[in-house]
Amino acid sequence: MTEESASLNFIEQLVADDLAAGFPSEKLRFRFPPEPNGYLHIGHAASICLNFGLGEQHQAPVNLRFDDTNPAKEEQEYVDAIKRDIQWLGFQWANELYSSDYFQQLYDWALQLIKEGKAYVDEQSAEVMAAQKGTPTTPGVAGPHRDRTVQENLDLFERMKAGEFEQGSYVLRAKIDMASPNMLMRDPILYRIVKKAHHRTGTDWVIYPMYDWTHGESDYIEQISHSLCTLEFKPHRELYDWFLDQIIDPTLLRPRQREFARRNLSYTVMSKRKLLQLVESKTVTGWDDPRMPTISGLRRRGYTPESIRHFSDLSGISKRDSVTDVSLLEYCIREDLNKTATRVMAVLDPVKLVITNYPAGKTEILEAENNPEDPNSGTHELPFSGELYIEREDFKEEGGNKFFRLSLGNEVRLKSAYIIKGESVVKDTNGTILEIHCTADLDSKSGSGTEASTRKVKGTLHWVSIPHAIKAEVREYDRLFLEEAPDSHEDKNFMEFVNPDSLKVINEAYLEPFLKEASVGDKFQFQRLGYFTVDKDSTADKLVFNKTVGLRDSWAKQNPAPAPTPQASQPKPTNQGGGQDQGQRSALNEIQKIAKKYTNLSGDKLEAARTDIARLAEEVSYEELEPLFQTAAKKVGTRIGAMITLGVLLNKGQARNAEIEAFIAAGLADEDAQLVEEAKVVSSGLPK
RNA sequence: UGGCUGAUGGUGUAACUGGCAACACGUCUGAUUUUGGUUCAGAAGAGUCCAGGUUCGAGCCCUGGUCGGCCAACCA
Repeated sequence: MTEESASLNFIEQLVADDLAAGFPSEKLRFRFPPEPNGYLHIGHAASICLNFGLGEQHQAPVNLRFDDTNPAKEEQEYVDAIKRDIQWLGFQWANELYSSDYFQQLYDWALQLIKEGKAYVDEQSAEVMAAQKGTPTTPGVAGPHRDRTVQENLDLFERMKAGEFEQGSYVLRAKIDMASPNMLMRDPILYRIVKKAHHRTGTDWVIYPMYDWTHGESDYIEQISHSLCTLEFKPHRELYDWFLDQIIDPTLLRPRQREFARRNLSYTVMSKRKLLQLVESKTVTGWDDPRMPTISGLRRRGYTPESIRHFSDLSGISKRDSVTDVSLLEYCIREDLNKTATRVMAVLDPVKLVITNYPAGKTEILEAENNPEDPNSGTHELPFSGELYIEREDFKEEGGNKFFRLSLGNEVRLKSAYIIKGESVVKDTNGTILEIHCTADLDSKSGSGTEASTRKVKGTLHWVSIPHAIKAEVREYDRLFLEEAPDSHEDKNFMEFVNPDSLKVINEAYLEPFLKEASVGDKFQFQRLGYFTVDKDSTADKLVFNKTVGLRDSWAKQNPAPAPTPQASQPKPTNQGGGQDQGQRSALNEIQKIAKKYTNLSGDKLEAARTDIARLAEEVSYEELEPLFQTAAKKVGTRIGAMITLGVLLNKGQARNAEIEAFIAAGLADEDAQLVEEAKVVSSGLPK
């Protein structure tokens, strides 16, 4: 994406600043460092687009480095999936690297640390060490092995490496500062013993380096100029720098870590641990289930790389926690597919339509536009007959004048075909409609050029010719969670919010025969319904389609479905995940907020504001209010709010005192008419 | 009783060294339309968490608060 964005995000700005300060652009180098313990998700896309985007902007190399220091969790399958996803997004890495490539170097540096008295072997239990570490508010204390001799440390570490000790029995720790306010500096672990084969180094090693010891040094080895990571690593920066200080050659480039906020999406979860739980609990069918926010899931759902990159672009990069609304993602895929997807017709919930004046047994081939947005997209053949399926919800016996579809006595256009008029219905004993009978204006054929063919009718319906239709399975998806931020509730597990109806399977949908040759990944717009893509579960004799996203539907908005899905959520009760909402703001705080703009209001809004303040004032105590009496004279709104609140308190029996009298007096003497009025009300002691 | 960090319409981001708070999504009108899609025209919605200060002028600077996030894995 080479959008010459008017303003750079703060990371891009930082790189630009470095360049401006004299950093040589040929030394710019970035990296994307996933741990191969799960699939990439839409949150990772932010980091991928950031790093690779920076690489593209500055013609700088971007390495793909697998952070594979924990054989207990990492697997080759994930390595393969990650590479596939990055390439699919359209990025090319300069080098495919692995932290495990650096195990020997890391080991050598560890030896150096030991010799310099900066690392020691500890064999206490994890619990004991944790206890010695203290808490964020209390300093830690030294363990009994902290001052072992270099010789002893060397010997023990050597034996750890040789496999003499059991898994978990010994660790190597850096000797930094057990009293540091930063917990990470309290003698962090460098190496632990893990007796499990590594996906690349096999059984060569039984000691594995920890993240902190590995990451910065790997950046240094690769001469990464800007090491970008998410906010939760901010406290690690001090350690990152400490480790670098121990081994750095000042003639080489020193990597710098910078942090940005991770991206959350509404109505889903975004941590590999939680996604793994969805997979393992069989809540979804796998990492690439179309309901998953993984890159693989989105791809299978029908998203395009362009749409995801555009989404990343629009979402931006910042330093605050946020939850991006899925509607932005949906906008991005609609925008892309609108321009590129071939238009076809499919009926998902069929009802039979018979055209009584169309010759029995006759068939004709019509011409259907492939994409009205693209004049060069051409047309395809579309068979028509006297017996069709239309969507059940496209017919009502009595439509009313806001119903632009088929009803008795009314005309609609059959897309790319004829104008028809509803005549009668055939029902079963339960009243269910079995057939709709109608007549066609046989002169109105689409594109025929006749006067009748250009007549305007109020609606257009999609349809499929029964004798020509092919059957297919269609899978419709809804959001996976019912809550906007499912993992932000302290008292509830995110699994409690799983949407039980996130998948709806239509076993027999009817499609126009043009679709017969569609292959996996092909994308179509089923006219008036949405965008659909061919799923990999399709077989030679049965197509399976995934619904990517529906078309925008202003009709549905006016007609709330009988069982509404949690679509466009109106009220937002809580929003802890975003860190946006200020939680339960105090009543006084609320008053201040309203009062601040009080003088800008008039009419109904002014009345409403006054009422709100008076209502909120019921919950305010005098002790809370008094400080507001000091409000600067020019902040009239706040003083009016305080005055109204004071009036409520006085009516509730608050005794007058010197401060109150002074505040009222000041109000009466003010030049703002509204304030004077409120002050008069209060001073008279009568409620307004 | 700690350290780090953040706060701008419903949502996500902008606002170069202080200078009329902008863009996108979403929402609502209207027009066009053989998709209740697209496109086009327009509207509503924040005075920038609160208070004090500096300044001719503060979302940006200073002080003090409030509220949120992260930090005590032999995970990354």
